[in-house]
Amino acid sequence: MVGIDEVARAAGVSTATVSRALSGKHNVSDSTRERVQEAAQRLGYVVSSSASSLASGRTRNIGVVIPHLDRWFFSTLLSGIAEQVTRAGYDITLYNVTPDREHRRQVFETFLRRQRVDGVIAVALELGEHESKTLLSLGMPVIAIGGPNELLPTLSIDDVGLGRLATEHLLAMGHLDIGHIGADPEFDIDFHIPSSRRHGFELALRTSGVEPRPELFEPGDFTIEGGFRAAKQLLGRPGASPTAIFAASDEMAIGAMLAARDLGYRVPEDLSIAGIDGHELGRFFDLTTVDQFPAGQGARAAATILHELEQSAGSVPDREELPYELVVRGSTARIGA
Amino acid sequence: MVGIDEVARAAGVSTATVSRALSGKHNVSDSTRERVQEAAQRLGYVVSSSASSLASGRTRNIGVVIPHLDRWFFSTLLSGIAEQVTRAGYDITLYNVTPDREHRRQVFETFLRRQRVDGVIAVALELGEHESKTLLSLGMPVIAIGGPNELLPTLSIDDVGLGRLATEHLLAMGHLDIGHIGADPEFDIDFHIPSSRRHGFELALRTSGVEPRPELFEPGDFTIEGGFRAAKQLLGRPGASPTAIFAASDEMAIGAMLAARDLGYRVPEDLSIAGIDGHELGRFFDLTTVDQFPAGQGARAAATILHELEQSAGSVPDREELPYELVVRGSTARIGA
DNA sequence: GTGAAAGCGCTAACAT
DNA sequence: ATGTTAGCGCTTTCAC
Repeated sequence: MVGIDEVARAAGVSTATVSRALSGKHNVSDSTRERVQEAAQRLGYVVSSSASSLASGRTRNIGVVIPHLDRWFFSTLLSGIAEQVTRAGYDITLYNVTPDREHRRQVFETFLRRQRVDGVIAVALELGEHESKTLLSLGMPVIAIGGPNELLPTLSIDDVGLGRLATEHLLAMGHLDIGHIGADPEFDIDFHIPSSRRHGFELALRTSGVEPRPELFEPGDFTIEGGFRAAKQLLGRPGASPTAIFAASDEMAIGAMLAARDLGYRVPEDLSIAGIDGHELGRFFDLTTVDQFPAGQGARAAATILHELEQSAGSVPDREELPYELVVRGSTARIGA
Repeated sequence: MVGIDEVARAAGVSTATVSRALSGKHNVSDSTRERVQEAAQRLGYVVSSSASSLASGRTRNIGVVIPHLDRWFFSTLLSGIAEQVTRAGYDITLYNVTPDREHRRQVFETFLRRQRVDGVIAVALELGEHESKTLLSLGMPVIAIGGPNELLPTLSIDDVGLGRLATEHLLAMGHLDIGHIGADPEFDIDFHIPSSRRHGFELALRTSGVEPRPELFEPGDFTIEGGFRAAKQLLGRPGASPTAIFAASDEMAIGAMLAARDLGYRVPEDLSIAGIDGHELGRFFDLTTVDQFPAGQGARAAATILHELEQSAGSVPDREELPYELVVRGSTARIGA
């Protein structure tokens, strides 16, 4: 492994100058810089990140704490983060927290504190007070995407608003008997997003003078299969007979579309269906949805963290709201259309 | 940030002993180790990874080079890697290579050479000779998952065999007019897996004395939507009339099922459909597939790398074959059934 | 603009 | 079993 002194020797300068030249500092003459770069290039020199980090205190590495890697929403979001971060020449270190409490504790208490990263993005994690404080005490920029968090700078999405918007769309189409496929209460212990969406749903209904009916709710697990099962329950239940279904995720909405078709419902003639997310399959299934731009969420979080990192000055990031947008496609229509 | 000497002072030992005690070396008495651990715990001490790496030459970090994060196959595989690696107390650093050649070059020439990782897993990358040699010259364990590679230790899957197995299943069901949805030749420039599958398909056909017909092939882009479009083409083409379709991925196979249904075909009565991958949706769509256990591929690669890392001795990993398995479900049946 | 030299916070020989 | 000490390969004052 060729080191900095070899480059220094080759370029006829000191190691200090090599360091400055290569890291783009300004106190280097153009000619020297060129000579150094040429030498480094020729020798195949690349700085050792551990040595550089130890000396400088900066790692050029962002930690991403994420609960799932194999779900569309999360991997899309991660993809958005990766693109930004990479573009800035930073690496990403992944901390995949699982339901295993002990492992999760380790991530917060040990892994993140090893000084391996300059900043942390915590994705869609319901962070307890203790965990939030641990993150804060890291002494580095931290940003949480998702659920509201009193303690941390947050990029949050208005899940109540998301649920309300989808529901208002259905109401505007004349639907009054609207079914909802949402979170299993059990699922919700550690993850409040779904119940916020349900809350938005009920809010919209009540605002229109419609009382939510318990028999029009069915829990699902946020997969296509779960949506399929939930929709069959909902549609099959005597006395329920919704004219529209709002599912708390696009994957469940797609499952619901397939279930409806299976049962002989035409979508949207007999049944309107709307989801939430902006899933890539939504276009294919012609699904009306409220897009929350997951890749954009990741990109934005990354940009924010990177900005703080470059600012050396402790900027004030705080709470920002993420955008969302109703995308009306063919799965919803006026009642009786 | 509390350092090792603070812990040493608190525990009344030298820093060397703290280092040994905390990293589980054997030359420490139980009582000392306990005292050290207690002190570290109490002071909230966590070793600095850069300092530790610089001194020891080990980072406890695995680099994963991967072309997509937001495709099911890749994120599932990554998930498999993450689980193993995390369990062993290693971190993962992600290198998401994009089609951008310049960026890709950077990953190989710079990022991976920064000594940030102890080993590298390269996922489903068609690595050129130069890139392969760069990886080799890193002086650390490297393993490639996917396409065969002459130069690198590889966990490879027999894509020809995969294609043949799926096709043989259809042949065994009595089908002779089998359509194939495979890779766009353009897609294939940098990624030979799909054409290997096609090769297996044609091999199986010829072995059974059936000559492949060009009009029974249609390219697809490995998405549900792409499979849908391809199947419509295939099924609509005058004179083609396949009784079965083999798609080179489950996502395309699912698209094909939806297309078939759309066109009024009953699956499997009028048309059998088989895919490849073992996609999670396969169960839901009752799709016959050749499962290649992507999460298992990741786990196995990770285990191999970790094993080499612990072995200090330069073991001989080399070429290993990954398992695959035909999973017969409801989307295929005997012809005329 | 450039160089000398003092660390950054650990680990690993080598002693004891 | 434990302590002493010399680095690991850089970055960053501080001089010039």
